Amino acid sequence: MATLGDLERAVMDLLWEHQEAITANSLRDLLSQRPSTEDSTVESRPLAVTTVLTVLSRLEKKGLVERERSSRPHRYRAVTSREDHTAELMLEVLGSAPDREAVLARFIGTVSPGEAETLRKLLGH
Amino acid sequence: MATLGDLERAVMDLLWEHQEAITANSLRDLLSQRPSTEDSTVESRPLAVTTVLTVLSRLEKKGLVERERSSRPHRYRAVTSREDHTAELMLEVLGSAPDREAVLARFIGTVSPGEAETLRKLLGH
DNA sequence: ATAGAACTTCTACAACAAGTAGAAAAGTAT
DNA sequence: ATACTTTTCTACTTGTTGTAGAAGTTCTAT
Repeated sequence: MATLGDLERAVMDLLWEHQEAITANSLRDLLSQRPSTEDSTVESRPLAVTTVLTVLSRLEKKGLVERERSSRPHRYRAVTSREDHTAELMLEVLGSAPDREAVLARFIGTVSPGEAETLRKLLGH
Repeated sequence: MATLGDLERAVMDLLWEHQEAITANSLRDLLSQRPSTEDSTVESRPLAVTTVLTVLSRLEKKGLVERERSSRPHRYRAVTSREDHTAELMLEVLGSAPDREAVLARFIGTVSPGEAETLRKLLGH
């Protein structure tokens, strides 16, 4: 399902950081501060607003973003939190295969001790 | 990184089912039995072997497949097990964000009771 | 050793996703 | 009404994937 491109991802990251819905113009400004590829040598021209709007439309079509059409410069917000979205993606990757448990075993083996501790608590011993 | 197309995925699934390395021809045969979209009405022409070879080359480039160039019809095998691959993908999705624990919390909330039990055991006492 | 078969590599094209943005249309404010 | 802002439409470019023919290479059987 939802595999995001670099710009789409950058936009989602900004939306996730913002509790309130924000406009395409604000997003463009925020994006121009946040250099895409951490390449300090080049100061690239900021994106056109239409570019941001196109991306937002696509994200809306994908169900990741919704917009307030009521407020005049439309305002956009993420539909789900980053955590929920990531967790959903992980589930999607995990899938409904018969080897789910084996996958989980491998997965668990890689989390940090601190996280393992957290998980243990969450699972309620 | 590795987002696979439908055919690439189908090929990987077959390779994962096979312990031994197999040829492109065998794969083509297996693929023609396994209908891609479960659409029983249409009996589509089997793929050309070159198609399978192209896909295998791409999977090789992605590091998911390796081939025995020694045996004459080259034989292909998956580099990692499906479980390992899936677990890696999950980790990739989880990423190195600061909200990893929050994501894990959401994630854990969705696994089945049986799986939760398994996880509990895996995490130790 | 050689012709034909089998196999691999090269090249190519169509379809689609994603980055990018101008042109045109629609809404707003004075 | 008119100038300005915002949104939608349309479009081009690049990269990925499905698809496979053409060309090149390597066997194999005689």
